Amino acid sequence: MSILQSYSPLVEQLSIDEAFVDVSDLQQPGIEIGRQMQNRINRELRLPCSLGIASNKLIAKMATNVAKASHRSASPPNAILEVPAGQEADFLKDLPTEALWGVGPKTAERLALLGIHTIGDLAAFPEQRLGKLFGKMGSELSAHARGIDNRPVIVEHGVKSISQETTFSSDRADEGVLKRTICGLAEQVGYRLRHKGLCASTVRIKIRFSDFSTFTRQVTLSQPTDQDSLICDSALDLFRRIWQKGQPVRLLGVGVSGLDECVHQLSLWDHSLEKERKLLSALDRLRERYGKDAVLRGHSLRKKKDD
DNA sequence: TCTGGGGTCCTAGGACCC
DNA sequence: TCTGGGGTCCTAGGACCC
Repeated sequence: MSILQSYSPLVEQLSIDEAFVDVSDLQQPGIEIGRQMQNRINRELRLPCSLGIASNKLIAKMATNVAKASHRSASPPNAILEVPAGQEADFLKDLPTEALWGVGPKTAERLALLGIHTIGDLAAFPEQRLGKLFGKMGSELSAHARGIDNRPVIVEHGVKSISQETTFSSDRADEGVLKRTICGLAEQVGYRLRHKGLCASTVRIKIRFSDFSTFTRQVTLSQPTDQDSLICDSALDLFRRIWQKGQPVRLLGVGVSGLDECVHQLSLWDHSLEKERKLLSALDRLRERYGKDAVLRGHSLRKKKDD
C-alpha cells in the first residue's frame, strides 16, 4: 500500500491485498505507471501482482481479473491489462454475466432465466425492466454492463463492523462450553474495538447448527461500549433466545456494529465500569507484550481445558 | 467445488414518531 | 380516535466479495 501511495494519495484499499489508485491527475499514461508499480512490487517485495488499468473502478477491477485468467503457466500471475477509455462496453460484451463484479451465482441464475447469458446480453436488455425485476441492483447492473461506473476512489474506509467466529472441530452441546466460547469471542471483539479506539452500539451473535441452518440475532445497546463484559452479557442474552438445551452447535460468532469513536462519559455511580476499563487496558497491554494467551480470564481458562 | 473466517451492502417488515 | 403519508430506526436474512 505504501508503494501505491508513493504514486498518488488517492488510494482506496479494497481488501488485504487489493487497491484502487486514482492516477488521472498524473501526466504519464496509465499503462506506464502500472508497469512501474508492478516492477517495484516485484523487486522490492519479491511478490507477483496483477493490475488493470481503466477509466473507472469496475473496469479496472475486471481488467485485472481477465489479465489474471489469461495467464497460463504454473507461476503466479503477474499480469497487466489496459482497457482504453471508450472501449469499456466492448471489453465486457462477450464475458459471462457471472464475470461482472457483483454478480454471483444467484443473480446469474435469475438472469439466465431471462435469456441473459453474457454481459453484452445484459447491456442490451431494457434498463426499465431490469429495474422493475431487480430493484436498485437492476439499474446498477444495467449501467455496469455498459461499462459505466461513476463511483469515486474513496481514500478512507472506516470500519463498519468487527466480528469473530469459530467452528468447532466437532459439534458441541455443552452449555458451559458454548457460553465460555461466546465470552471468549466477545473478548477478542472487545480487544479489537479498544485497539482501534472504537465503541459499538450493536451486538450480534451468529449460530450454526449441525444441519448448517444459521441464525443471527442482534440488539442495540442503550450506550455504545468497548467492554468485554457488556458485549459478552448481550451476546449471552441473544444466545438464550435461539439455543435450546442439548442442541448441538457447529459454529458460534460474536460481532459488533454501529461503530464510532468512544466517548467515555462517566456517570456518578459508574466507578465499577471505570475499574473494569482500567483492568482491561492492563490486560490489553500484557497481551500486546507477551501474546494473546499470556493472560486469560477465568472462563477462558476453563475453555482451554475443555479444548 | 467446498469450507472457514472475515467483511460490505441491500431488502423487507415492523415499530414509532410527526 | 382514526386515517394517511413520510421518515427513521431496528432486526433478520441473503447475496456477494476476498
